[in-house]
Amino acid sequence: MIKDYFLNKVEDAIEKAVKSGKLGQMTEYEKGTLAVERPKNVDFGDYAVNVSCLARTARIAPPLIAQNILEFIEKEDNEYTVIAGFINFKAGNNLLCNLIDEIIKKKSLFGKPEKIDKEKIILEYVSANPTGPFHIGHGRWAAMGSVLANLLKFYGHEVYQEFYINDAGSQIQKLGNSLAIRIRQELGEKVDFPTDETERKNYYPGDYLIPVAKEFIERNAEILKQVQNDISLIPLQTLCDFAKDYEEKVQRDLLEKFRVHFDNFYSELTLHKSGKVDECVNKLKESGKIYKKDGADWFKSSDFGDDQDRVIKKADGANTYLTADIAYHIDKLNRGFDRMIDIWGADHHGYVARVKASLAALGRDPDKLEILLGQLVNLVVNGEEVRMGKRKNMVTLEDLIDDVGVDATRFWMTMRNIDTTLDFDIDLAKKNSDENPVFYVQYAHARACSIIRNVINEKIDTESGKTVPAVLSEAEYKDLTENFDKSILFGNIQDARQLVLKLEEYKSMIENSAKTRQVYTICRYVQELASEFHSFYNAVRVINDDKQLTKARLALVYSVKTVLNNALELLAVTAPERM
RNA sequence: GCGUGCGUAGCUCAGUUGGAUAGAGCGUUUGGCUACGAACCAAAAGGUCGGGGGUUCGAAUCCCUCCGCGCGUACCA
Repeated sequence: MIKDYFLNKVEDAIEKAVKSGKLGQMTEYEKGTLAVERPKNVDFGDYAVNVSCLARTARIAPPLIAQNILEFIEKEDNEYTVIAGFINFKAGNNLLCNLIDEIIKKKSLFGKPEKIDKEKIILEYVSANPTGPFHIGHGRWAAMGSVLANLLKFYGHEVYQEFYINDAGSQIQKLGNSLAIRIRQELGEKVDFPTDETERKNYYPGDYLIPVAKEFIERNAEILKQVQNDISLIPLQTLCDFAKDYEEKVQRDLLEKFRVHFDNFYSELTLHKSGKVDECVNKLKESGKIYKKDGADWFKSSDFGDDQDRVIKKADGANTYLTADIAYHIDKLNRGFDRMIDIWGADHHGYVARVKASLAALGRDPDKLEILLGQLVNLVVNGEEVRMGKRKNMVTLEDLIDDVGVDATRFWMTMRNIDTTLDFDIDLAKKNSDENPVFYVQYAHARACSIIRNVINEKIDTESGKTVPAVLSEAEYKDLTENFDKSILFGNIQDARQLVLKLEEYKSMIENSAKTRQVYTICRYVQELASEFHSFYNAVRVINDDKQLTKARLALVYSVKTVLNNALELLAVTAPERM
C-alpha cells in the first residue's frame, strides 16, 4: 500500500535520525507509534504523518522534529513537505502507475491481503422462527450477514454460514393451532381467531396461513374424508409439521432470491433429540452451576458476568430457549470453529451476557463468540415512519423486494452503520434517480463499460454510413495489461490523481471493514469511487486524438470498472454493463 | 430505576488509536450537453457537533453530569 510505503520511509528515517542524535533526547523509536492519515485539505498532499506526539520524549518543538526526520528520507520521485508537526507526502507517478498495473494484473483479487491470521469462522444470522414470512427487519440481517460472509472470505478467512431454525418451542404449537383454524375456515366452517387480546396471542392470525390451509386440504383429501372434515381428529403434530415445512420452504426460497446462501440450516429440534442439550445441562450440574428455586432449575450466570441468574429448566420441566442456545454454541465450538460470529437484533441484547456466561461456565473462551447487535429497521412510507410489529402495517421482506428490487433492497439494508436504526424509505429506494445511491454507483460502472466498448468496437458513422475502425485494436487493448508508461495521465490533471488514490483506498477499506465487521463502509466506498470517476470523466476526454493518452486513460477506466465490480460483488449487487 | 444504542447542516448520515479550515448525499440557488451515456458534472448558501462542566498544547472524539429518543429488562422464542 502506498501509505505503508510512506510510513516505512518515515519510520526508517526516524531510526536514522535517532542514531544521529537529531531527535533530541529520544534514544529509541518503536515502530507503530505513528499512523498515516489522509489530510482533509488536498493541498497538503495525499498522506500525512503527525509527529507531534514525539515531542514529549524528544523535548524539541514538533516542526523541528519533522524537519530533522525529513533530512533522512530518500525522496525518489515523491514529494515531501513539512508544515508544523506534519510530514506531508505526495505520491509520485511511479507509485500511482504501479497501482493501476496492480489492479489490471490482479483483477478480482485486487485488495486481497497476502497474509492474514486466518480463522475458521461460523457466521450465524437471520435464524428466524419457521412460523411465517420474513419481515423487513430480517432483511437487514440477511443482507449484512451475507455481505460480511463475502467480505471475510475475500479477506482470507474460512467462513461457514449457518441459519439456526427455532423449530422446537411453543411457537410451533401456536402455528399448528392457527393452521387448524384456517383449514376449518377453508372447509366452510364459521370460526375465527379469538378476539380477546390475551388469547389471541396464542395464534398467528396473519393471512399467510390461508394458502397453507388450501394446500393442506388439497394434499390430504383422503385423510379429511376419513375424519369427515373434523380437524380435531387430526393429530396437532401433523398440522404443526405441515405448516413448519411449508414456511421453511418459503423462507429458503426467499433467501435464494435475495442472494443469501447458507451452508447449513441447523434445526433446534435435532439438537434436543441428539441429547446435546441434556449433556450441557448435566455438565453444568456437575460443576455446581445449577440450583433449584421455585421448582425451576437456575443457572448461576451471575458468577460469570451476567447481572442475574437465569432459568434453564422451567417448573413444568421444559427447557428454556437459553438452554438450547447454550448447547448450540458449544456444538459450534465442538465442530472445530475458531470463532463464532452471531448477528442479532438489538431486541436480544439482554441475551449476550447469559450466553457468554454459559460458555465461561463450561470452560470455554467467551471471547470466541462475537455478537453483532443490529439496531432495528423502520419503514418509511410517504415520508412517515411505520412502526414495526403492528400487524396490519406488516410489510414482508418479499413485498419489499418485489417492490424495490433485490439490488436496491440489499444496498439500502447494508449502507448504514449497524449501530443506527435504519430508516428504509420505500419511495426513495424505488426511484431510479439521483436520490438513489444504488443507481448512481451502477451508472458509473455502466458508463465505464460503455467507454471501453466505444474504444474497442468498430462503429458505423451515422452520416456516411461507413464503418469506422475501432480506436484501439484488440492487440492494443490487451496491451493495457503490459507495463507501458501511464505517467502522462498525471500531467496537470488533479482528477486522475484523486481517482487513483481512491482506488488505492480500496485496500485499506477492505482491511478496515473486515476487521471491524462494519460492512456499510463498502457502500460508502463505492459511492465515493463512483463520484471520483464521474468527476474524472467530466474533466477529461478518455477517447482523444492522442493514442498513447487514450490508452493510459483507458487503463484507468478499466481499473475503476474492475474495482467497482469487485466491490459490488461483495455486496451481491449487480454491476450492469448497460442500463 | 437498571442495561444498551443513538443525538453532528432543512432531511438521511460519515467522521478510522484525541490533531491542520467539522465532511458527503439529498433538498435549495446558480452554471454546464452539435464530443466518449446529463441516471452526470461544477459552484454557492447552510453548523453553539443535544446542554453544562472537566482532562490538555489540542476534544465531535476521553471522563462526569443533565436532557431527549429507540430497544431490552420473562419459568416467550
